[in-house]
Amino acid sequence: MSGADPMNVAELMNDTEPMKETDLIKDTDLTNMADEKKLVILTGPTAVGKSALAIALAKEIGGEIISADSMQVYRHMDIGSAKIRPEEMEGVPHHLIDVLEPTQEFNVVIFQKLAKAAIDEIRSRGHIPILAGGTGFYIQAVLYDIDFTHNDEDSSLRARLEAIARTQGNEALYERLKQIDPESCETIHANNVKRVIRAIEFYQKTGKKISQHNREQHENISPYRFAYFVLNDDRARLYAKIDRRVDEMIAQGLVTEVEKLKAMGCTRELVSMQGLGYKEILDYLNGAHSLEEAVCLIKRDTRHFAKRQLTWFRREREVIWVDKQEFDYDSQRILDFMTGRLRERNILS
RNA sequence: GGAUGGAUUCCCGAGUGGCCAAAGGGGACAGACUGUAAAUCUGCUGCAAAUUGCUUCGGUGGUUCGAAUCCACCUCCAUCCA
Repeated sequence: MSGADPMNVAELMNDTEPMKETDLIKDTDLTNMADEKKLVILTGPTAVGKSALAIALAKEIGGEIISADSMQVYRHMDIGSAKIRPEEMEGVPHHLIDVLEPTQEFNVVIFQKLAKAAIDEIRSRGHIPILAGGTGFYIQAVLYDIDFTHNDEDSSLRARLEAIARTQGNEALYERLKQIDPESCETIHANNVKRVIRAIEFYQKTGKKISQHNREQHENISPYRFAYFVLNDDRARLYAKIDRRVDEMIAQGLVTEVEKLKAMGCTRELVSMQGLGYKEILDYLNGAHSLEEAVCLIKRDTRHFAKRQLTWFRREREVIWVDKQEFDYDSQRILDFMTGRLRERNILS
């Protein structure tokens, strides 16, 4: 059932080789940063047109693309994840696409590890890495080299905590967190069970409070000389584009794609099957609702997702907004603007 | 032409005399997020200002101290009978 060479995730997880000290820049002398690693980030809400722009940019600056996308890593998930087809890549190398089977787990930690490896590889070729994709959390993890303190997955602990929330209520679980890390309770809502569990789990596993850990990590200085572009468009236009794209996905055979995944044994519990378009079609195939309803849900949820992405990017430091309407939707003008910024930052000479 | 049911804030929908700017849901908008992130969660939604004022519940007019709620007529919609 699985492919010939499914990546061994466990191996990845156990690769705990500590970060080299030289990876950290002391940020003392800006003129002394010739050695600093270059990184271009291109992100934006879903369906704005990141992929095509990333390729154009890569060709212009001699770059290679690292996908920062939580769904395009999976093989057999092409239509619903709006994955770029090989023939569309125009010879630009793409990394972190099609590297996992849908049954495999994926998360920020794995992504960070793979992305860092790809960055080094691209750099060794003398090319510029372009981190392109819509998963803001993943981008942040790489850009600020967030330390995800190693701790074993303990599904029994999670299951236990989940059971408490289920049987005794969210507040009961929340009380436990209050006991060990009251500061976290100020930012985590009691109903956000997933995050309450993670906070408790973090404390159990590391003996540290996650609130403190987060505060420390928030002060990280990026080890990269970077430019963080966020491509954006008028909201109404973006939403219309999303709706249209979902219709296209259906026309291209999204249902068949999900049927195949289902036949492969994919169920809703998998990380991969939580992707937009996949969970809804899976529900449709399981008789939860009609195809028409599924399509409406995908459209709505994708719009919601785009909004959440925008909220995320607004909060990020040092982003360069690229509003398509300000460039009259002229991709050459957008490219010129971007390369100009890259020169300003000495990423491009 | 007749009979009945209905018209509620962006949408669906509750409300049948004061406790109603009006339940609930959806959408829209805003936010959180540091190992599930295309996930998970939160806030807000008539208008303007400190606890207040103003305009809303198809339209007009009435009853009443007081109406989304009662009455009359009108308009539109649905179903049924001609």
